[in-house]
Amino acid sequence: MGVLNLWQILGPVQQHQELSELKGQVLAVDLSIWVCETQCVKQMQGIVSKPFLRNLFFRILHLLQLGVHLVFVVEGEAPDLKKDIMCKRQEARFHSKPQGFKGQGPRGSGGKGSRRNFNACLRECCRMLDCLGVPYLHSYGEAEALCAALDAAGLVDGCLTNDGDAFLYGARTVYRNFTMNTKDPHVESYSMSSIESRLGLDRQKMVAIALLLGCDYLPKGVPGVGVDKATKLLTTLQGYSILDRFHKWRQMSDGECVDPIESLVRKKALALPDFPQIPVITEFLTSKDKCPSAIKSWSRPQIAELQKFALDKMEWVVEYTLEKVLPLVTLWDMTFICKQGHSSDRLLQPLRVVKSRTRQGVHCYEVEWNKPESDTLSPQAVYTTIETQDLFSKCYPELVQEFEKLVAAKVTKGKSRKKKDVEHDSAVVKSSQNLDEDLCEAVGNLSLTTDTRGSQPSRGGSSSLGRKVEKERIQQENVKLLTQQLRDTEKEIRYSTHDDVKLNEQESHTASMVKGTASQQEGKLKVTPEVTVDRYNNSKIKLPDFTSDLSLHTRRNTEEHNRKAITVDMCEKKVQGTEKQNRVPDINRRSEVSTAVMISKQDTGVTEEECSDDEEEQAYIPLSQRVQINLKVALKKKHKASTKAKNFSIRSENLDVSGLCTMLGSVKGSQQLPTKLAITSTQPDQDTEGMCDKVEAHLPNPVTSTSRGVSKEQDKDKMMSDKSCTLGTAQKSYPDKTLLNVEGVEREEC
DNA sequence: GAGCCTAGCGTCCGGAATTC
DNA sequence: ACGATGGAGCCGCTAGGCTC
DNA sequence: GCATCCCTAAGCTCCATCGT
DNA sequence: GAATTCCGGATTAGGGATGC
Repeated sequence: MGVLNLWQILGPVQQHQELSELKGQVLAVDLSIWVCETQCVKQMQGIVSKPFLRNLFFRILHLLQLGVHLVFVVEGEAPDLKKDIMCKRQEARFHSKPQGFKGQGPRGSGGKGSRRNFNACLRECCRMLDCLGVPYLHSYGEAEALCAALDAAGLVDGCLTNDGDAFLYGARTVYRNFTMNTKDPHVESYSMSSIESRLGLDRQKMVAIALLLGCDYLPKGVPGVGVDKATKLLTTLQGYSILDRFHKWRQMSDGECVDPIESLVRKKALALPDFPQIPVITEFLTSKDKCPSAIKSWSRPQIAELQKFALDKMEWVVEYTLEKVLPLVTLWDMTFICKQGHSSDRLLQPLRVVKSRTRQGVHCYEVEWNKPESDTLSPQAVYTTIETQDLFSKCYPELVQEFEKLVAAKVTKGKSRKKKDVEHDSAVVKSSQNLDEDLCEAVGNLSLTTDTRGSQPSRGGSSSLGRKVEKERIQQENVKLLTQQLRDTEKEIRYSTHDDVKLNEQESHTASMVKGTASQQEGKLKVTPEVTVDRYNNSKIKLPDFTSDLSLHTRRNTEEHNRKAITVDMCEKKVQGTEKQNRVPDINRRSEVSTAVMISKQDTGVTEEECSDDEEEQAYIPLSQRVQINLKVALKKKHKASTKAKNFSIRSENLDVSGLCTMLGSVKGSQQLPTKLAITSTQPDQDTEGMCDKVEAHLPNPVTSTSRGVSKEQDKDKMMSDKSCTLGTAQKSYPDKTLLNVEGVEREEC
């Protein structure tokens, strides 16, 4: 229970702290609190034989894996002052326990019977701690008193207890309401320094609060004095030694009170014959525990012992126990290697890295370990665990190297096959190399460009402000430059299209339209590195008959690569806890790596040449995500008189220049010019208005395109002008209007 | 309270809400 | 023989219901 | 056979199959 | 006020059903 309403008073200084933030800290844990907490869970009562052991095990497992060092404190004999309240508490603790519960004492007996059972629970916990190698101490009296003493002595960084008494016993930091809830694993933390600075309360004042409001030793406190009166009194008596003042109250006259509130509380307090209760004050301010000179460190978990214990007490099969404890053992072993700088025979020996994995954004390895000969219980031939790459690489660099080599060999194998093709292809010539260079340049540009959506600059300290501003300036200039280049390119393509290609009326109807030229979003930076091959006659890329007079414009949006790097970056920062303002980016939101391809008609005398792959390795940008570019080509088919749209899908693994050429090559059989050519990508068009105008100028029908970022009202207006919505959307909103096809093909009236 | 098991999702974008 | 394609299996994460 | 409408999915990787 | 997260809506392609 602790001090009545103390947590309410301390509420303003409460801090919500994720468990991961406790990494590296040494915490003194009040074991009794955890045991009591679990015993009260109704769902387990009568079903689970030793719920406290189960939860204790998982809590320890979790905290140790987070890198939190633990020392448990087991309570000893309760102070005489507390006997009464303890009887009541024990009664409440075991009151609702149904029959059949193994740890149940004589119901309603209170006192010794329940206490004995509780102590038995604590002893079982200690056995488990022994198996896990986690240190523990026995306190003389209250566990929180020893926790506080350890904290005060600087042997631990905080006390993990729900009991506010810890502060009265001298604790500097208290963590309470520990939860491993998957959605929000956290503790609430309170530090004495913020209590002193923000609330003006010190240890003595908190003892005073205990006397006034009530605590374990004085359940009722001073009748008629609540939180309000108590805090007002403390404010009034700011500057006085509050406990001394309480002592003086009996000798003082009412007129000596500094304030009516003091007078009121004094009257009520003096109604109690023993106020201020000296034994209570002494209990809080005088430590009976003797602190050790140092805290024992975590020892290596004993697998076999734990397996036996878990089987005996919790009925866990040995395989299950092993599976649970193994990560702890490997963690201990690797920590040992890091500390000592060498391995040892008694540690587990890793066999190999199976694969790399990602767990909660942390890069890991799946590792196979040699099963020690001593393990005669587990049926499996090897142990398998998931280890963080960071730690494992430090301890076993040679195995990591071996693994990386294997991975690299796999990649090379794939590449070499590609390279072989290139060598085989005698038509690899200059323009392809030009393209390679362009691609390389584009890749190089990535470091200077950014997508603010995925990587909004952090609010770093003032030292990074200048760099940040400068970086933004460069980014903005990049945007301007690249946008201008893009526009110029677009202009060039468009003009060449209409100048050089003779189309009949039908063909004009279905002339090329290109979507997906987004490059800038108002108010936000969005830079897309681009590679252009704008003169086919300089290129050696093979295009099929109908595309023989096309120029090729390729842009790659590799923001995904940037974003991944940023995500890792941010995660690291978060772990370090240096950038509290920086939240981890939404790692679930995966951006699409997209490639926009623009093809326009251009007058060239093209000879047929084989399309080539990129010789330079860098020119081949493997894209890890599937992207579909749909090349819709309506062409007069060889065997069919009618026109038909044909979709070509390119998957990311093939998404290089070669792949594109092959794709185009797949319609090589066609002898006819296409009547319609439209290439779309998933890249949204942010500047559709201008494009629509340009295309529309050459088409009899208005062209629709997609526009984002407009309000519904604006959208309606746009719909009315058939310019900025998709057909489907517009149809839904205006079923009675005549609408035109998105791609310039006339549609029936709806 | 915490873990286990199973099933299901996996596009992007913009604006509102939240947090700092 | 090689590349494109489709599909099965897997991965990482989340949520909900159930179990320990 | 083709156009239209409506509904749904939207991850990656490896491998077998098929077509060229 | 800026950064970040969340959620609803939009987009696109593709497949199936339906009708002409």
